[in-house]
Amino acid sequence: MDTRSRLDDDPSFLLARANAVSVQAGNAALAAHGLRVRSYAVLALSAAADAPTQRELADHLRLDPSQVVALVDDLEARGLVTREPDPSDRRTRVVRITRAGRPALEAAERDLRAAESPLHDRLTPSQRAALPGILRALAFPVEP
Amino acid sequence: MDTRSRLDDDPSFLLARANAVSVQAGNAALAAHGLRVRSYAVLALSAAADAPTQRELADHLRLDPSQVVALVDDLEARGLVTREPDPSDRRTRVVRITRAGRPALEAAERDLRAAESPLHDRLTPSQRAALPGILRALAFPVEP
DNA sequence: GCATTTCGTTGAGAAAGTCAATGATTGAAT
DNA sequence: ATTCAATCATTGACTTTCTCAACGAAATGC
Repeated sequence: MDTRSRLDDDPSFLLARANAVSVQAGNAALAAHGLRVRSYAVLALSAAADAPTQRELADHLRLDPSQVVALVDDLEARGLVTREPDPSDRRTRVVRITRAGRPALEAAERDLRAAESPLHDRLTPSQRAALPGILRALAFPVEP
Repeated sequence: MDTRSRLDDDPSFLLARANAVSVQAGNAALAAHGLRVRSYAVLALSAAADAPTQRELADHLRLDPSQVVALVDDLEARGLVTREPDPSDRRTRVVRITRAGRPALEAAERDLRAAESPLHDRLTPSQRAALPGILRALAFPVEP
């Protein structure tokens, strides 16, 4: 019969396990900054030139809007982001990184990259080059 | 500044989002079989020629042993797998798929593949060929 | 104007992840 | 041989994450 499990050839299973490895390493690296991969992602997106609304954060991170509320609550309470009213649409709240949030983001980013690189070092250069394109196709199935 | 977020170039974020897409599609496809991606993975591994112990399931799926207990409890209650004693080590319990479990696994596998294929169809042939090797390197950082 | 939709928020519950402790059993070290 | 430490499955508690329904405020469509 099959001595090796078919599951080991299933991209979805491999994807899930690779993500579990990545998330665990990421959370460990971010713990020193009081962040997790989720809150880090929100903080990173809020640093964009055109700051996102909570709805845009939810869509981009594939989170429920109620999850974004909790994440922004936490970051706002720590002074890392602000909720700004949008003059053009008073329903929405724009989440923007604060002056204090920037250095926190950069420090977290450094530690995060340091934790990720040993994982990616196991890839060949061509694999490393192909990875982002592949993942983008899988992560955004219907054109963001 | 950067009009496009740096997060969109972060393989870890893309991995997380791609996994979220995959898990959601997988769970939707498996719902008709009363399974989720987790329980499906346990069922699939228990179909191997040499049935795994619960510890081996936990290691392979990167789950806490207590999670495996609950998953096997459920599958066993539904008659899809059995817990067999291992004569060579009476501490361990070997999880083996049952005669009733096999057709259930195969039916679930068909629906799961059908749900995954449209996602993978977005990849070029060379990307599709490269994906398993890349994910294996990321999913098993220290040689399974 | 009026109905419908969207946004953020609250709240509740299911699913998943994490950790400590325990009894039974094994393997190792004398 | 007998103790000692380690392993396995299990239970239980706790946190985090996911999912869904409802609601007030505001925008959009007609």
